Amino acid sequence: MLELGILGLLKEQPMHGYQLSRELAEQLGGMWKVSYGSLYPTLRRLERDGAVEQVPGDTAGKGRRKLVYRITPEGERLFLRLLEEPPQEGQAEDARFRVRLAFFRYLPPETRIRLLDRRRAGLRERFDQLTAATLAAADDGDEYQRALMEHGRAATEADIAWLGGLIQQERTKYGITAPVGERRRASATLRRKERTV
Amino acid sequence: MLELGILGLLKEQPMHGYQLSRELAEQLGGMWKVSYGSLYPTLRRLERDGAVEQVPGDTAGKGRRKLVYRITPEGERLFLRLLEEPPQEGQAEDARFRVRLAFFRYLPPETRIRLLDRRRAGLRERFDQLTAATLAAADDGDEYQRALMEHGRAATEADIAWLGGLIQQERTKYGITAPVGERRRASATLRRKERTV
DNA sequence: GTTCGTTATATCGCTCCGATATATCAACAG
DNA sequence: CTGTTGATATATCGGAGCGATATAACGAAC
Repeated sequence: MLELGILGLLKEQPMHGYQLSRELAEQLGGMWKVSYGSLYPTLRRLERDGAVEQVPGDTAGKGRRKLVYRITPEGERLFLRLLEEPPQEGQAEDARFRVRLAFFRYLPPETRIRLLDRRRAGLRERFDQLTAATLAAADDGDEYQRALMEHGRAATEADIAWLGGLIQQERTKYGITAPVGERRRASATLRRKERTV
Repeated sequence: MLELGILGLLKEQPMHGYQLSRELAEQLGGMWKVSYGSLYPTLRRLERDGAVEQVPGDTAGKGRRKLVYRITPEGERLFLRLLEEPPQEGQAEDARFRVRLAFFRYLPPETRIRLLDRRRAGLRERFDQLTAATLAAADDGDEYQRALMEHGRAATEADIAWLGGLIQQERTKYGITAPVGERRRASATLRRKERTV
């Protein structure tokens, strides 16, 4: 994930580590502050793999040493690969998707829609799971467990709706029609919930 | 965090590792699926530190081996310490707080309110930061960066309101009056946002 | 009876974090 | 002029958690 962020920034202009950490925090609205303990080793790794290289810069003798890196053609390929990489279940994916979104401009509209859709499908699964958990906790959970589930459920629902808006916006802008299977999908569990609660 | 979850479950009844992983996923509504690569080493660590111990159980010769653990008095103390531990900035705290909530019933109402309040203060800081980032992105960010900020901002706002509800509920239930400083707090950045947008 | 899914423990390599160390430089105070 | 502070900049350490994988015992289904 950090590789994606670094490459995405270097795609715009060469930078050094410290600058990368600030830019990353800014692009993500402060939702992710990269640790130096991740950043510098990752830069090394990317350099080792030929995805970035140091700019031979004029650092000779001058001021404070700065190791400026730039992306290589190999790095460009890696960047696109990471951007489309299949999601990997779990809460790590939430952060990953945010980083992806920050660099969505580098993808063609069809791919963007595909990724948004894939993400939405994942959230719908989580929503169903949370709905089941909410119903289960209604019986034997305590007050805070119920609050936890219901809040998670509401937040996930909001995320799904948000993605729907982004998809719609993308489609109208590029005149792409929705696939036939795409009508207002309601999960079995959701329907049950709406009926019983 | 995993330590907290394990101890919280063992507080109710002795369990073995596999059972812990299922229970944890269930109590958190599937929002957190514990990896075995974390679980078993953590159990070992807790045992080494004297926070849990194996139940000498009747596993002798019988069926499939199960290593059943129970919490010790030392573990009980650790549990309460972890439950109140100061938050540590960053997205890891989101998950931590969820785990804490799942075991909030073990805390007295005043402490619960204090922790909820502390969490809300942290989210308000993030909200201010996101508001600033939103304004900055309105100028030079692309479409998706703006969407990212605004969504993060909305989600954080919803979380803050949710916490407010929980605090209110706790106060009315136990008849605790709100401190004097506690009126509808609006941050400087929020007020600016409301005026200009 | 064998194959498959679930239960159960364990380990490996990896990513990332938080704390910390160590410099350089600018700005400002005394 | 000197000293201190704060921002810039790179680096490393130990630890937490993950995902994949190995292993094995058991139940049930075929």
